[in-house]
Amino acid sequence: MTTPMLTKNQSLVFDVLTKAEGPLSAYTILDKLRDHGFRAPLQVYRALDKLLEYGVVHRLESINSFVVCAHPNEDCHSHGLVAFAICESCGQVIEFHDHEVDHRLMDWLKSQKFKAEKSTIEIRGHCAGCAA
Amino acid sequence: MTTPMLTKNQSLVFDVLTKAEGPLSAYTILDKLRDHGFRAPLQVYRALDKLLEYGVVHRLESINSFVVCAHPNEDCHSHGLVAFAICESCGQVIEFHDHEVDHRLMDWLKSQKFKAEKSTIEIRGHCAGCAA
DNA sequence: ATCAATTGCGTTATGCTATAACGTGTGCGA
DNA sequence: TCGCACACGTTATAGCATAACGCAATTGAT
Repeated sequence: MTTPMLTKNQSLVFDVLTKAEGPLSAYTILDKLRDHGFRAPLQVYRALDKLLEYGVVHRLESINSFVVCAHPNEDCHSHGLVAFAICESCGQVIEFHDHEVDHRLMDWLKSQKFKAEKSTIEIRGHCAGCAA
Repeated sequence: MTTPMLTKNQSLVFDVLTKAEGPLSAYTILDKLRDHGFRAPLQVYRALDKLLEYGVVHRLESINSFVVCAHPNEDCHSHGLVAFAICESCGQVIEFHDHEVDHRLMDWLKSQKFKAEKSTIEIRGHCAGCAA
């Protein structure tokens, strides 16, 4: 999917996420955008839906938050499964991809005749800096 | 971890989940237990916390639901990462484990000096029966 | 040109998910 | 018997997400 021009709201949400150090919840984004006229959660969620669809933002299911894709120039929908390591101390997220894991999971799913559509791989723990 | 005797509430919640065809949300469990005296969400969540701790129940982050472990006689905490295939049509869940995926992810995390604590691997899509 | 369909937007209201904070009772070991 | 840990019950609240309405702008086919 090629990313179309972002609308005003989409840009605002995307900018907030880009400037953030780590993942943000929808309501945190909302608060950061009140000065720009945002009043309701739906304004955020609608923008996020599109950004997710375009593949420029990821949703972290285990912490109900959103983060910009770490591979700005590629299409995240194309490079298979995405995995995240989420630090529970500092909140930082490391995004990575592994074709082996990818294949292995896909093979298994195929053996079960399961048609995969969306995937979530999230590891929570402590990053190098925080584990000390 | 060996699973201690379950308390009354824990048993009730566990039974409901065991009899269910698929994953249930905490509030669905609550509704099913109103006849048994349950009145508040906390009664469910507290029981679930323990059942999760004992490893006899899994939490599905991507659908905010809970399901009994598919391997009643083993200790789910011991056989590494757990992955789930969740059918978005019928709601059924297939639980599986793969040491290769396991190792691969762990190696990567190790290379990043990331200390993993909890993991979530969930694939949503359509099962063999529903994909038709 | 016009009409219909689509898309984005704003607002209000609501529903679902999860936990905080308080108090009670019970069992058990020091 | 005192203190502690644990399960439990209740009320209240916090946090996450969407339904349903209406309006405006855009597009594109007739």
